[in-house]
Amino acid sequence: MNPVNASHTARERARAELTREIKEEARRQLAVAGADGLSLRAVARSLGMVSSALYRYYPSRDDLLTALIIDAHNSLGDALEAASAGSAASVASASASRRWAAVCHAVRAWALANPHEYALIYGSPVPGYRAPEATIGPASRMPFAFAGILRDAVALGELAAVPGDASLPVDGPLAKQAAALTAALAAADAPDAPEVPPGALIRAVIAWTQLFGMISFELFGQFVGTFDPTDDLFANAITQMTTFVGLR
Amino acid sequence: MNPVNASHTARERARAELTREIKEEARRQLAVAGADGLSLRAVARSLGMVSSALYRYYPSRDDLLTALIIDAHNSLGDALEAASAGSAASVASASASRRWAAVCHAVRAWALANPHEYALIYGSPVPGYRAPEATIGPASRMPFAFAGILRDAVALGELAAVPGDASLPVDGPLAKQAAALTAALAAADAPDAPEVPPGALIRAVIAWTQLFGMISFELFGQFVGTFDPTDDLFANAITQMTTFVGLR
DNA sequence: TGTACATCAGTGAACGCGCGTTCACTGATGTAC
DNA sequence: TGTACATCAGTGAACGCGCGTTCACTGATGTAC
Repeated sequence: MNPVNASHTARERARAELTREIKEEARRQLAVAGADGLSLRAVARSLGMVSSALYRYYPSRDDLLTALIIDAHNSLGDALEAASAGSAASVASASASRRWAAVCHAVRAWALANPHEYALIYGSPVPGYRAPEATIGPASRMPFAFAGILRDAVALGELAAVPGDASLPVDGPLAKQAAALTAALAAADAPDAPEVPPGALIRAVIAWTQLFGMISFELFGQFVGTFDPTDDLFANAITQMTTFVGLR
Repeated sequence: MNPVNASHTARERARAELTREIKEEARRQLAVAGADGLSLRAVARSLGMVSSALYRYYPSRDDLLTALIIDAHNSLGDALEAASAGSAASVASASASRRWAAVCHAVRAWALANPHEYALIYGSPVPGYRAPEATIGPASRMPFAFAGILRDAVALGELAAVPGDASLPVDGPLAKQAAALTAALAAADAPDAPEVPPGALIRAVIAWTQLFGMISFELFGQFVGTFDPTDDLFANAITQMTTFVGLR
């Protein structure tokens, strides 16, 4: 009834829809040409528009790319948060190790389902493109998904003290970096959460980079002809690395 | 004195030199524009030539790219073989763990010194470019450098039996893949070498993907603002993963 | 409810640019007698 | 050693293509009275 809402329903609704369609078409083109082959003209062509019309929706090619990057981070973030919460809910009070493994599998599943978006955010940087500030928040959702599990594990006593911790000099620069990072995490997220021991945090980073290294090798073709299919290798690696982190 | 040699000294020498200079200039341009921004015209311009002249040296843009890829693989291969042999020579009969760690550090050092070549061979694939057969040999030098250390470790009894091995079903598909891979390695390289146990091979693959995941995160900017500088993190991760593999 | 005006989406032409590749050519270098 | 011929490197113009972005415009949708 409100005329402002009516406007929202007609013109603004069409605008929202086209904005979405442009992104969708752009996403499709990522698959063909890669991130820096993304072309406004090609997107417009596929949509039956003239290229200059896109400037009503995105002020430049790079802004469209930024929108795709933010969407990709959020899509991954959604998937991981669902996996983390889902595994906690389905099994009554799931162990931290179960949640960690579930999130690892969710990263891989998302990457296999969205390989070009994965390459967009975790592949080699697009030359000449500088990610704006607005991507930082969405990009941090992935590491936070892992950090949250780690934090909960500490709170619930599900993080084993691992002998390797002794090998980390308490006052060494690495332990200080790790301590600063846990402090920053706590400040951003849960001020009264228990601190994750530096050694455990570092092992988590190792496990985390292992996961992404393995996914990149799979997607970018380094495993061709060896571990193909790669499902069993992933399952085994995720299990071993979860143990490595010290989760139980 | 031989006129054929004279020809080799004059025209063919100039040709060899220009072939090299073209590659060098192309490598420089990788840094600016990335792999699929590599432009024959830009290379020619920098060399003070006309673009069509490059066709005397490379039949197409993709052939130039292939040459760069092969060079990158060989450059890395050289560095790793030197690290593997060098660490064995410098310390009298260096342990397998020392050699493994040395090669890991060499991969990172090479990647930091040659970030664009690293991105070329381990970053997201160039859309529309299909690597020809000729790259397979040079590309396999890196995995072979790791595999050789593993093989030697088995021969010298420097590979610990790790409890994790028990978690690998002997007749499961993963163990079979691993067995096929060790057999292939042996066939290609050293027919009478002892077989690497499947469990150890898989742990090695995990450590190996961890290393590359970490390097990619460092080069592609995922660590910015956290573990910066990254030297200590690397040293710690390499030590822990060498232990993880079971080398001593 | 009806009309005058403002807003906005989309058009089409144009600017200026860069690209890979082909082709007929000139002139220098090398070869054979 | 000298000359006639063959080989090859590099030139410059051209073909046909695609790109991002700007700009004056038309016509439809929304707003205010």
